[in-house]
Amino acid sequence: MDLEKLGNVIGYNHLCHSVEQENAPRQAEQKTEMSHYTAVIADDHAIVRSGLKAALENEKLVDGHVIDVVAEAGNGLDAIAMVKQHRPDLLVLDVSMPMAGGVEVLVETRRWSPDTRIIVFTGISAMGKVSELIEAGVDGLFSKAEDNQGLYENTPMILQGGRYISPFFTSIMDEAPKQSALTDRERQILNLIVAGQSNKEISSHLGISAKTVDRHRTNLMQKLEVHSVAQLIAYSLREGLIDPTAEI
Amino acid sequence: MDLEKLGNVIGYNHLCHSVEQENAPRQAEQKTEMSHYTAVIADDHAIVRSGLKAALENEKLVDGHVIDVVAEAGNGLDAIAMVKQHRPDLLVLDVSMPMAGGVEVLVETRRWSPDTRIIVFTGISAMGKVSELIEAGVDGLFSKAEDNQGLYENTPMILQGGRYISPFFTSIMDEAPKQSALTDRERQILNLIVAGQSNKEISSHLGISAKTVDRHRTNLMQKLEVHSVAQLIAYSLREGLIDPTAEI
DNA sequence: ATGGAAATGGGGGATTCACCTCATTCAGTC
DNA sequence: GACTGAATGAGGTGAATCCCCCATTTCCAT
Repeated sequence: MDLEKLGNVIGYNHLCHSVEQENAPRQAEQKTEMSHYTAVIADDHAIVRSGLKAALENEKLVDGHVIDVVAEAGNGLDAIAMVKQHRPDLLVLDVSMPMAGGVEVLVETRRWSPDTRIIVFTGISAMGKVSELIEAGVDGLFSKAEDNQGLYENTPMILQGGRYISPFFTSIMDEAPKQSALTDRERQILNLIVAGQSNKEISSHLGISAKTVDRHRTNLMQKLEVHSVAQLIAYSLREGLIDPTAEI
Repeated sequence: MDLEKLGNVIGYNHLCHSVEQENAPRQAEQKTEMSHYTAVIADDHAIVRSGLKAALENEKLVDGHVIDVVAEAGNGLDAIAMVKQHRPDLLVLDVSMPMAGGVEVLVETRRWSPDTRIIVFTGISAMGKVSELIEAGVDGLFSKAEDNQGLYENTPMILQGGRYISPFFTSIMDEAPKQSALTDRERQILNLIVAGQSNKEISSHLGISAKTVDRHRTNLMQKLEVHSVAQLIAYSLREGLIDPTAEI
Protein backbone atom coordinates (compact mmCIF):
# COMPACT_ATOMS: atom_id res chain seq x y z
CA MET A 1 0.00 0.00 0.00
CA ASP A 2 2.43 2.64 1.22
CA LEU A 3 5.32 1.27 -0.73
CA GLU A 4 6.91 4.59 -1.44
CA LYS A 5 6.90 5.66 2.20
CA LEU A 6 8.21 2.30 3.32
CA GLY A 7 10.87 2.53 0.67
CA ASN A 8 12.12 5.74 2.22
CA VAL A 9 12.23 4.18 5.64
CA ILE A 10 14.18 1.17 4.47
CA GLY A 11 16.45 3.37 2.44
CA TYR A 12 17.29 5.29 5.60
CA ASN A 13 18.54 2.20 7.34
CA HIS A 14 22.03 2.04 5.91
CA LEU A 15 22.94 5.26 7.70
CA CYS A 16 22.97 3.51 11.05
CA HIS A 17 24.12 0.11 9.92
CA SER A 18 27.42 0.05 11.76
CA VAL A 19 25.90 1.24 15.02
CA GLU A 20 23.22 -1.39 14.89
CA GLN A 21 25.82 -4.14 14.48
CA GLU A 22 27.92 -3.03 17.46
CA ASN A 23 25.07 -2.83 19.89
CA ALA A 24 23.51 -6.14 18.98
CA PRO A 25 25.02 -8.33 21.75
CA ARG A 26 23.54 -6.37 24.69
CA GLN A 27 20.20 -7.91 23.83
CA ALA A 28 20.93 -11.12 25.77
CA GLU A 29 21.06 -9.64 29.30
CA GLN A 30 19.11 -11.33 32.10
CA LYS A 31 16.26 -9.32 33.59
CA THR A 32 15.98 -9.76 37.35
CA GLU A 33 13.37 -8.50 39.81
CA MET A 34 14.97 -5.08 40.30
CA SER A 35 16.35 -4.78 36.82
CA HIS A 36 17.04 -1.80 34.61
CA TYR A 37 15.00 -1.53 31.46
CA THR A 38 15.86 0.76 28.58
CA ALA A 39 13.18 2.67 26.72
CA VAL A 40 12.83 4.88 23.66
CA ILE A 41 10.01 7.41 23.44
CA ALA A 42 8.65 8.54 20.09
CA ASP A 43 6.05 11.28 19.93
CA ASP A 44 5.83 14.41 17.82
CA HIS A 45 4.94 16.56 20.84
CA ALA A 46 7.76 17.48 23.20
CA ILE A 47 5.38 17.97 26.11
CA VAL A 48 4.20 14.37 25.80
CA ARG A 49 7.76 13.08 25.58
CA SER A 50 8.79 14.90 28.73
CA GLY A 51 5.64 13.79 30.54
CA LEU A 52 6.19 10.17 29.58
CA LYS A 53 9.87 10.29 30.44
CA ALA A 54 9.10 11.66 33.90
CA ALA A 55 6.43 9.04 34.48
CA LEU A 56 8.43 6.06 33.24
CA GLU A 57 11.60 7.00 35.13
CA ASN A 58 9.72 7.30 38.41
CA GLU A 59 9.93 3.74 39.72
CA LYS A 60 6.89 4.25 41.92
CA LEU A 61 4.75 4.27 38.83
CA VAL A 62 6.02 1.07 37.24
CA ASP A 63 6.32 -0.86 40.49
CA GLY A 64 9.78 -2.10 41.43
CA HIS A 65 11.26 -1.59 38.01
CA VAL A 66 13.70 1.06 36.91
CA ILE A 67 13.27 2.34 33.39
CA ASP A 68 15.90 4.45 31.69
CA VAL A 69 14.71 6.54 28.79
CA VAL A 70 17.78 6.32 26.58
CA ALA A 71 16.47 8.26 23.59
CA GLU A 72 13.57 10.33 22.30
CA ALA A 73 12.33 10.88 18.78
CA GLY A 74 10.00 13.50 17.33
CA ASN A 75 9.32 11.79 14.02
CA GLY A 76 9.09 8.31 12.59
CA LEU A 77 12.47 8.27 10.90
CA ASP A 78 14.27 9.30 14.07
CA ALA A 79 12.26 6.71 15.98
CA ILE A 80 13.51 3.94 13.72
CA ALA A 81 17.07 5.23 13.91
CA MET A 82 16.95 5.38 17.72
CA VAL A 83 15.55 1.86 17.96
CA LYS A 84 18.32 0.51 15.76
CA GLN A 85 20.96 2.37 17.69
CA HIS A 86 19.83 1.50 21.21
CA ARG A 87 17.89 -1.76 20.80
CA PRO A 88 15.74 -0.79 23.79
CA ASP A 89 13.63 -3.13 25.91
CA LEU A 90 10.66 -0.82 25.34
CA LEU A 91 9.43 1.53 22.66
CA VAL A 92 6.61 3.92 23.53
CA LEU A 93 5.20 5.22 20.30
CA ASP A 94 2.57 7.57 18.95
CA VAL A 95 1.17 6.64 15.54
CA SER A 96 0.52 10.09 14.12
CA MET A 97 4.01 11.31 13.42
CA PRO A 98 5.66 13.09 10.51
CA MET A 99 8.08 11.32 8.16
CA ALA A 100 6.88 7.80 8.95
CA GLY A 101 3.61 6.54 10.41
CA GLY A 102 3.19 4.35 13.45
CA VAL A 103 2.77 1.07 11.62
CA GLU A 104 5.91 1.62 9.59
CA VAL A 105 7.90 2.28 12.77
CA LEU A 106 6.37 -0.79 14.37
CA VAL A 107 7.29 -3.04 11.47
CA GLU A 108 10.81 -1.66 11.24
CA THR A 109 11.30 -2.08 14.97
CA ARG A 110 10.25 -5.71 14.79
CA ARG A 111 12.70 -6.15 11.94
CA TRP A 112 15.76 -4.59 13.54
CA SER A 113 15.10 -5.20 17.20
CA PRO A 114 12.69 -8.12 17.53
CA ASP A 115 12.86 -8.28 21.33
CA THR A 116 11.80 -4.68 21.86
CA ARG A 117 8.35 -4.50 23.45
CA ILE A 118 6.21 -1.96 21.62
CA ILE A 119 3.58 0.16 23.35
CA VAL A 120 1.48 2.49 21.24
CA PHE A 121 0.20 5.47 23.20
CA THR A 122 -1.96 7.58 20.94
CA GLY A 123 -4.85 10.01 20.67
CA ILE A 124 -6.49 8.40 17.66
CA SER A 125 -9.67 6.37 17.85
CA ALA A 126 -10.33 5.52 14.20
CA MET A 127 -11.26 1.88 13.90
CA GLY A 128 -9.20 1.33 10.76
CA LYS A 129 -5.90 2.44 12.29
CA VAL A 130 -6.54 0.54 15.50
CA SER A 131 -7.14 -2.77 13.75
CA GLU A 132 -4.05 -2.11 11.63
CA LEU A 133 -1.96 -1.80 14.79
CA ILE A 134 -3.38 -4.90 16.42
CA GLU A 135 -2.81 -6.91 13.26
CA ALA A 136 0.76 -5.63 13.15
CA GLY A 137 1.23 -7.19 16.59
CA VAL A 138 1.49 -4.26 18.99
CA ASP A 139 2.25 -5.34 22.58
CA GLY A 140 0.41 -2.56 24.37
CA LEU A 141 -2.21 -0.10 23.19
CA PHE A 142 -3.35 2.84 25.32
CA SER A 143 -5.30 6.01 24.57
CA LYS A 144 -4.19 9.48 25.54
CA ALA A 145 -7.85 10.30 26.07
CA GLU A 146 -8.18 8.00 29.08
CA ASP A 147 -6.44 7.94 32.44
CA ASN A 148 -2.71 7.24 32.23
CA GLN A 149 -2.98 4.82 35.14
CA GLY A 150 -3.72 1.95 32.79
CA LEU A 151 -0.48 2.61 30.94
CA TYR A 152 1.61 2.80 34.11
CA GLU A 153 0.05 -0.28 35.68
CA ASN A 154 0.40 -2.54 32.69
CA THR A 155 3.85 -1.52 31.48
CA PRO A 156 5.76 -3.95 33.80
CA MET A 157 3.60 -6.82 32.65
CA ILE A 158 4.18 -5.91 29.02
CA LEU A 159 7.94 -5.64 29.63
CA GLN A 160 7.84 -9.20 30.92
CA GLY A 161 6.26 -10.48 27.74
CA GLY A 162 2.58 -9.78 28.28
CA ARG A 163 0.17 -8.00 25.99
CA TYR A 164 -2.50 -5.49 26.83
CA ILE A 165 -5.02 -3.62 24.69
CA SER A 166 -6.87 -0.93 26.61
CA PRO A 167 -10.66 -1.37 26.98
CA PHE A 168 -10.96 2.00 25.25
CA PHE A 169 -9.90 0.33 22.00
CA THR A 170 -11.50 -3.08 22.46
CA SER A 171 -14.87 -1.39 22.90
CA ILE A 172 -14.29 0.54 19.69
CA MET A 173 -13.51 -2.71 17.91
CA ASP A 174 -16.60 -4.36 19.37
CA GLU A 175 -19.20 -1.76 18.51
CA ALA A 176 -17.88 -0.98 15.04
CA PRO A 177 -17.81 -4.09 12.89
CA LYS A 178 -21.52 -4.14 11.91
CA GLN A 179 -21.71 -4.69 8.12
CA SER A 180 -18.37 -3.14 7.14
CA ALA A 181 -15.61 -5.56 6.16
CA LEU A 182 -14.78 -4.20 2.74
CA THR A 183 -13.06 -6.29 0.11
CA ASP A 184 -9.47 -5.51 -0.86
CA ARG A 185 -10.68 -4.37 -4.25
CA GLU A 186 -13.40 -2.23 -2.67
CA ARG A 187 -10.94 -0.62 -0.32
CA GLN A 188 -8.62 0.06 -3.23
CA ILE A 189 -11.38 1.70 -5.23
CA LEU A 190 -12.57 3.63 -2.20
CA ASN A 191 -9.14 5.17 -1.92
CA LEU A 192 -9.19 6.23 -5.56
CA ILE A 193 -12.70 7.67 -5.24
CA VAL A 194 -11.64 9.65 -2.19
CA ALA A 195 -8.58 10.79 -4.12
CA GLY A 196 -10.97 12.57 -6.47
CA GLN A 197 -10.81 10.22 -9.44
CA SER A 198 -13.81 9.57 -11.66
CA ASN A 199 -15.05 6.11 -12.60
CA LYS A 200 -13.35 6.43 -15.97
CA GLU A 201 -10.02 7.43 -14.44
CA ILE A 202 -10.17 4.60 -11.94
CA SER A 203 -11.04 2.10 -14.67
CA SER A 204 -8.03 3.03 -16.79
CA HIS A 205 -5.86 3.16 -13.70
CA LEU A 206 -6.80 -0.39 -12.74
CA GLY A 207 -7.19 -1.71 -16.27
CA ILE A 208 -10.83 -2.72 -15.82
CA SER A 209 -14.12 -1.50 -17.25
CA ALA A 210 -15.70 1.69 -15.96
CA LYS A 211 -18.83 -0.35 -15.46
CA THR A 212 -17.04 -2.60 -13.00
CA VAL A 213 -15.84 0.38 -11.05
CA ASP A 214 -19.43 1.56 -10.96
CA ARG A 215 -20.45 -1.86 -9.65
CA HIS A 216 -17.89 -1.73 -6.85
CA ARG A 217 -18.98 1.80 -6.07
CA THR A 218 -22.57 0.66 -5.67
CA ASN A 219 -21.58 -2.24 -3.40
CA LEU A 220 -19.36 0.08 -1.41
CA MET A 221 -22.13 2.57 -0.75
CA GLN A 222 -24.56 -0.18 0.12
CA LYS A 223 -22.17 -1.69 2.64
CA LEU A 224 -21.36 1.63 4.24
CA GLU A 225 -24.96 2.86 4.03
CA VAL A 226 -24.09 6.14 2.38
CA HIS A 227 -25.49 7.76 -0.75
CA SER A 228 -22.98 10.29 -2.02
CA VAL A 229 -19.27 10.88 -2.45
CA ALA A 230 -19.30 13.42 0.32
CA GLN A 231 -20.72 10.95 2.81
CA LEU A 232 -18.34 8.30 1.53
CA ILE A 233 -15.36 10.53 2.18
CA ALA A 234 -16.65 11.59 5.57
CA TYR A 235 -17.04 7.94 6.54
CA SER A 236 -13.59 7.04 5.35
CA LEU A 237 -12.06 9.89 7.28
CA ARG A 238 -13.91 8.98 10.46
CA GLU A 239 -12.94 5.34 10.30
CA GLY A 240 -9.35 6.09 9.46
CA LEU A 241 -9.57 4.28 6.14
CA ILE A 242 -7.65 7.05 4.44
CA ASP A 243 -5.12 9.70 5.35
CA PRO A 244 -6.64 13.18 5.75
CA THR A 245 -3.30 14.90 5.26
CA ALA A 246 -2.53 13.20 1.94
CA GLU A 247 -2.41 15.43 -1.10
CA ILE A 248 -4.89 14.75 -3.87
CA MET B 1 -22.46 29.68 12.91
CA ASP B 2 -22.33 27.08 15.66
CA LEU B 3 -25.43 28.39 17.38
CA GLU B 4 -26.61 25.06 18.65
CA LYS B 5 -23.27 24.18 20.22
CA LEU B 6 -22.92 27.61 21.75
CA GLY B 7 -26.45 27.31 23.05
CA ASN B 8 -25.47 24.23 24.98
CA VAL B 9 -22.48 25.96 26.45
CA ILE B 10 -24.47 28.96 27.54
CA GLY B 11 -27.20 26.72 28.86
CA TYR B 12 -24.63 25.04 31.05
CA ASN B 13 -23.77 28.28 32.74
CA HIS B 14 -26.57 28.45 35.27
CA LEU B 15 -25.11 25.41 37.03
CA CYS B 16 -22.21 27.46 38.33
CA HIS B 17 -23.91 30.79 38.58
CA SER B 18 -23.63 31.18 42.34
CA VAL B 19 -19.96 30.23 42.38
CA GLU B 20 -19.12 32.72 39.70
CA GLN B 21 -20.81 35.53 41.66
CA GLU B 22 -18.95 34.78 44.89
CA ASN B 23 -15.52 34.66 43.34
CA ALA B 24 -15.83 37.81 41.32
CA PRO B 25 -14.07 40.24 43.73
CA ARG B 26 -10.71 38.42 43.88
CA GLN B 27 -10.05 39.67 40.37
CA ALA B 28 -8.70 43.03 41.59
CA GLU B 29 -5.55 41.78 43.39
CA GLN B 30 -2.22 43.49 42.73
CA LYS B 31 0.47 41.44 40.96
CA THR B 32 3.96 42.10 42.29
CA GLU B 33 7.38 40.92 41.08
CA MET B 34 7.29 37.61 42.97
CA SER B 35 3.56 37.10 42.78
CA HIS B 36 1.44 34.01 42.68
CA TYR B 37 -0.49 33.45 39.52
CA THR B 38 -3.37 31.00 39.22
CA ALA B 39 -3.80 28.86 36.13
CA VAL B 40 -6.31 26.44 34.66
CA ILE B 41 -5.17 23.78 32.20
CA ALA B 42 -7.54 22.36 29.61
CA ASP B 43 -6.43 19.51 27.39
CA ASP B 44 -8.12 16.24 26.53
CA HIS B 45 -4.90 14.26 27.16
CA ALA B 46 -3.96 13.61 30.78
CA ILE B 47 -0.29 13.25 29.90
CA VAL B 48 -0.22 16.77 28.45
CA ARG B 49 -2.01 18.19 31.49
CA SER B 50 0.47 16.62 33.89
CA GLY B 51 3.42 17.73 31.76
CA LEU B 52 2.14 21.30 31.58
CA LYS B 53 1.34 21.40 35.28
CA ALA B 54 4.85 20.24 36.16
CA ALA B 55 6.41 22.78 33.81
CA LEU B 56 4.28 25.75 34.90
CA GLU B 57 4.65 25.07 38.62
CA ASN B 58 8.43 24.91 38.33
CA GLU B 59 9.39 28.55 38.85
CA LYS B 60 12.68 28.06 37.06
CA LEU B 61 10.81 27.72 33.84
CA VAL B 62 8.70 30.86 34.08
CA ASP B 63 11.42 33.00 35.61
CA GLY B 64 10.74 34.44 39.00
CA HIS B 65 7.02 33.79 38.92
CA VAL B 66 5.10 31.19 40.84
CA ILE B 67 2.18 29.65 39.04
CA ASP B 68 -0.40 27.54 40.84
CA VAL B 69 -2.42 25.21 38.66
CA VAL B 70 -5.75 25.40 40.47
CA ALA B 71 -7.80 23.23 38.14
CA GLU B 72 -7.61 20.94 35.13
CA ALA B 73 -10.22 20.10 32.53
CA GLY B 74 -10.41 17.28 30.01
CA ASN B 75 -13.17 18.73 27.85
CA GLY B 76 -14.52 22.09 26.76
CA LEU B 77 -17.49 22.17 29.09
CA ASP B 78 -15.38 21.44 32.15
CA ALA B 79 -12.91 24.06 30.99
CA ILE B 80 -15.60 26.73 30.93
CA ALA B 81 -16.92 25.61 34.32
CA MET B 82 -13.43 25.72 35.84
CA VAL B 83 -12.76 29.18 34.45
CA LYS B 84 -16.01 30.49 35.89
CA GLN B 85 -15.32 28.88 39.24
CA HIS B 86 -11.70 29.96 39.66
CA ARG B 87 -11.37 33.07 37.51
CA PRO B 88 -7.69 32.22 36.93
CA ASP B 89 -4.98 34.59 35.78
CA LEU B 90 -4.09 32.15 33.03
CA LEU B 91 -5.88 29.58 30.93
CA VAL B 92 -3.78 27.13 28.93
CA LEU B 93 -6.01 25.55 26.37
CA ASP B 94 -6.00 22.99 23.58
CA VAL B 95 -8.50 23.63 20.81
CA SER B 96 -9.36 20.06 19.85
CA MET B 97 -11.44 18.94 22.78
CA PRO B 98 -14.69 17.02 23.14
CA MET B 99 -17.94 18.73 24.17
CA ALA B 100 -16.86 22.24 23.19
CA GLY B 101 -14.18 23.46 20.81
CA GLY B 102 -11.35 25.86 21.56
CA VAL B 103 -12.97 28.98 20.18
CA GLU B 104 -16.15 28.44 22.20
CA VAL B 105 -14.09 28.07 25.38
CA LEU B 106 -12.13 31.18 24.47
CA VAL B 107 -15.26 33.27 23.89
CA GLU B 108 -16.91 32.02 27.07
CA THR B 109 -13.76 32.71 29.07
CA ARG B 110 -13.63 36.29 27.80
CA ARG B 111 -17.29 36.63 28.73
CA TRP B 112 -17.12 35.32 32.31
CA SER B 113 -13.55 36.15 33.24
CA PRO B 114 -12.33 38.98 31.00
CA ASP B 115 -8.99 39.41 32.78
CA THR B 116 -7.89 35.81 32.30
CA ARG B 117 -4.97 35.58 29.90
CA ILE B 118 -5.58 32.84 27.34
CA ILE B 119 -2.80 30.74 25.88
CA VAL B 120 -3.68 28.17 23.24
CA PHE B 121 -1.23 25.29 23.12
CA THR B 122 -2.23 22.93 20.37
CA GLY B 123 -1.14 20.37 17.82
CA ILE B 124 -3.21 21.69 14.95
CA SER B 125 -1.76 23.60 12.03
CA ALA B 126 -4.81 24.15 9.81
CA MET B 127 -4.86 27.71 8.59
CA GLY B 128 -8.61 28.11 9.11
CA LYS B 129 -8.57 27.29 12.80
CA VAL B 130 -5.49 29.38 13.44
CA SER B 131 -6.99 32.53 11.91
CA GLU B 132 -10.18 31.85 13.86
CA LEU B 133 -8.21 31.85 17.10
CA ILE B 134 -6.28 35.00 16.29
CA GLU B 135 -9.46 36.82 15.32
CA ALA B 136 -11.03 35.68 18.58
CA GLY B 137 -8.20 37.48 20.36
CA VAL B 138 -6.01 34.76 21.82
CA ASP B 139 -3.16 36.12 23.96
CA GLY B 140 -0.63 33.38 23.27
CA LEU B 141 -0.44 30.73 20.57
CA PHE B 142 2.09 27.90 20.65
CA SER B 143 2.39 24.61 18.80
CA LYS B 144 2.95 21.28 20.45
CA ALA B 145 5.04 20.34 17.44
CA GLU B 146 7.79 22.82 18.27
CA ASP B 147 10.08 23.18 21.24
CA ASN B 148 8.25 24.01 24.47
CA GLN B 149 10.87 26.62 25.31
CA GLY B 150 8.93 29.28 23.45
CA LEU B 151 5.91 28.64 25.63
CA TYR B 152 7.87 28.75 28.88
CA GLU B 153 9.83 31.85 27.93
CA ASN B 154 6.87 33.91 26.82
CA THR B 155 4.35 32.97 29.48
CA PRO B 156 5.52 35.63 32.02
CA MET B 157 5.29 38.31 29.39
CA ILE B 158 1.80 37.19 28.42
CA LEU B 159 0.75 37.13 32.09
CA GLN B 160 1.79 40.75 32.31
CA GLY B 161 -0.45 41.75 29.45
CA GLY B 162 1.64 40.94 26.40
CA ARG B 163 0.71 38.92 23.36
CA TYR B 164 2.73 36.35 21.48
CA ILE B 165 1.96 34.24 18.44
CA SER B 166 4.62 31.62 17.76
CA PRO B 167 6.54 31.92 14.47
CA PHE B 168 5.26 28.44 13.69
CA PHE B 169 1.79 29.91 13.15
CA THR B 170 2.72 33.27 11.67
CA SER B 171 4.64 31.48 8.93
CA ILE B 172 1.57 29.35 8.22
CA MET B 173 -0.53 32.50 7.95
CA ASP B 174 2.00 34.12 5.65
CA GLU B 175 2.39 31.40 3.10
CA ALA B 176 -1.28 30.48 2.90
CA PRO B 177 -3.46 33.45 1.97
CA LYS B 178 -3.27 33.26 -1.85
CA GLN B 179 -6.78 33.63 -3.43
CA SER B 180 -8.91 32.04 -0.73
CA ALA B 181 -11.07 34.41 1.30
CA LEU B 182 -14.45 32.78 0.97
CA THR B 183 -17.67 34.64 1.58
CA ASP B 184 -19.73 33.83 4.67
CA ARG B 185 -22.42 32.37 2.47
CA GLU B 186 -19.87 30.34 0.54
CA ARG B 187 -18.37 28.97 3.71
CA GLN B 188 -21.83 28.06 4.94
CA ILE B 189 -22.64 26.23 1.73
CA LEU B 190 -19.26 24.55 1.73
CA ASN B 191 -20.03 23.07 5.11
CA LEU B 192 -23.36 21.71 3.86
CA ILE B 193 -21.76 20.25 0.75
CA VAL B 194 -19.11 18.54 2.84
CA ALA B 195 -21.89 17.29 5.11
CA GLY B 196 -23.14 15.29 2.13
CA GLN B 197 -26.16 17.40 1.19
CA SER B 198 -27.26 17.83 -2.41
CA ASN B 199 -27.98 21.18 -4.01
CA LYS B 200 -31.70 20.59 -3.54
CA GLU B 201 -31.31 19.75 0.14
CA ILE B 202 -29.12 22.79 0.72
CA SER B 203 -31.56 25.03 -1.11
CA SER B 204 -34.52 23.94 1.04
CA HIS B 205 -32.33 24.12 4.14
CA LEU B 206 -31.39 27.72 3.43
CA GLY B 207 -34.66 28.74 1.81
CA ILE B 208 -33.07 29.73 -1.49
CA SER B 209 -33.22 28.34 -5.02
CA ALA B 210 -31.24 25.24 -5.95
CA LYS B 211 -29.88 27.28 -8.82
CA THR B 212 -28.36 29.78 -6.42
CA VAL B 213 -26.70 26.99 -4.50
CA ASP B 214 -25.31 25.77 -7.79
CA ARG B 215 -24.02 29.26 -8.45
CA HIS B 216 -22.24 29.42 -5.09
CA ARG B 217 -20.86 25.95 -5.69
CA THR B 218 -19.36 27.07 -8.98
CA ASN B 219 -17.79 30.16 -7.43
CA LEU B 220 -16.48 28.06 -4.57
CA MET B 221 -14.73 25.60 -6.84
CA GLN B 222 -13.30 28.39 -8.95
CA LYS B 223 -11.87 30.16 -5.91
CA LEU B 224 -10.38 26.99 -4.46
CA GLU B 225 -9.24 25.72 -7.86
CA VAL B 226 -10.81 22.30 -7.45
CA HIS B 227 -13.10 20.38 -9.78
CA SER B 228 -14.93 17.75 -7.73
CA VAL B 229 -16.58 17.17 -4.39
CA ALA B 230 -13.74 14.91 -3.35
CA GLN B 231 -11.14 17.61 -3.93
CA LEU B 232 -13.40 20.15 -2.28
CA ILE B 233 -13.64 18.05 0.86
CA ALA B 234 -9.93 17.29 0.86
CA TYR B 235 -9.18 21.00 0.67
CA SER B 236 -11.61 21.86 3.42
CA LEU B 237 -10.15 19.22 5.69
CA ARG B 238 -6.59 20.34 5.05
CA GLU B 239 -7.33 23.98 5.71
CA GLY B 240 -9.41 23.24 8.78
CA LEU B 241 -12.51 24.80 7.26
CA ILE B 242 -14.64 22.00 8.64
CA ASP B 243 -14.56 19.51 11.49
CA PRO B 244 -13.49 16.00 10.41
CA THR B 245 -14.99 14.40 13.50
CA ALA B 246 -18.46 15.86 13.03
CA GLU B 247 -21.23 13.37 12.42
CA ILE B 248 -23.16 13.67 9.18
C1' DA C 1 -18.66 -31.01 -6.46
C1' DT C 2 -21.56 -27.60 -5.37
C1' DG C 3 -22.60 -23.54 -3.21
C1' DG C 4 -21.11 -18.90 -2.07
C1' DA C 5 -18.49 -14.83 -2.29
C1' DA C 6 -15.72 -11.85 -5.11
C1' DA C 7 -14.54 -9.70 -9.33
C1' DT C 8 -15.76 -8.89 -13.81
C1' DG C 9 -18.81 -6.50 -17.35
C1' DG C 10 -23.16 -4.89 -20.19
C1' DG C 11 -27.81 -2.06 -20.72
C1' DG C 12 -30.50 1.46 -19.20
C1' DG C 13 -32.60 5.31 -16.62
C1' DA C 14 -33.43 9.07 -13.30
C1' DT C 15 -30.94 12.37 -11.07
C1' DT C 16 -27.30 15.34 -10.04
C1' DC C 17 -23.08 17.88 -11.06
C1' DA C 18 -20.09 21.18 -13.23
C1' DC C 19 -20.06 24.88 -15.89
C1' DC C 20 -21.78 28.28 -19.14
C1' DT C 21 -24.49 32.77 -20.23
C1' DC C 22 -27.46 36.26 -18.58
C1' DA C 23 -29.93 39.26 -15.30
C1' DT C 24 -31.56 41.61 -10.84
C1' DT C 25 -31.14 43.36 -6.22
C1' DC C 26 -28.67 45.46 -2.53
C1' DA C 27 -24.87 47.11 0.27
C1' DG C 28 -20.92 49.62 0.64
C1' DT C 29 -17.23 52.64 -1.55
C1' DC C 30 -14.84 56.16 -3.89
C1' DG D 1 -24.02 59.15 -8.52
C1' DA D 2 -21.36 55.59 -10.53
C1' DC D 3 -19.00 51.25 -9.30
C1' DT D 4 -17.84 47.08 -7.27
C1' DG D 5 -18.84 42.88 -4.85
C1' DA D 6 -22.04 39.76 -2.97
C1' DA D 7 -26.22 37.23 -3.21
C1' DT D 8 -29.90 35.97 -5.81
C1' DG D 9 -32.03 33.28 -9.70
C1' DA D 10 -33.25 31.47 -14.75
C1' DG D 11 -32.06 28.50 -18.84
C1' DG D 12 -29.39 25.09 -20.85
C1' DT D 13 -25.70 21.33 -21.94
C1' DG D 14 -22.75 17.45 -21.48
C1' DA D 15 -20.89 14.53 -18.27
C1' DA D 16 -21.00 11.78 -14.22
C1' DT D 17 -23.34 9.59 -10.53
C1' DC D 18 -26.42 6.29 -8.32
C1' DC D 19 -28.85 2.37 -8.74
C1' DC D 20 -31.63 -0.99 -10.94
C1' DC D 21 -31.59 -5.15 -14.23
C1' DC D 22 -28.71 -8.98 -16.11
C1' DA D 23 -24.59 -12.42 -16.85
C1' DT D 24 -19.78 -14.95 -16.54
C1' DT D 25 -15.58 -16.59 -14.31
C1' DT D 26 -12.74 -17.88 -10.54
C1' DC D 27 -11.59 -19.44 -6.31
C1' DC D 28 -12.47 -21.11 -1.71
C1' DA D 29 -14.80 -24.01 1.51
C1' DT D 30 -18.14 -27.47 3.19
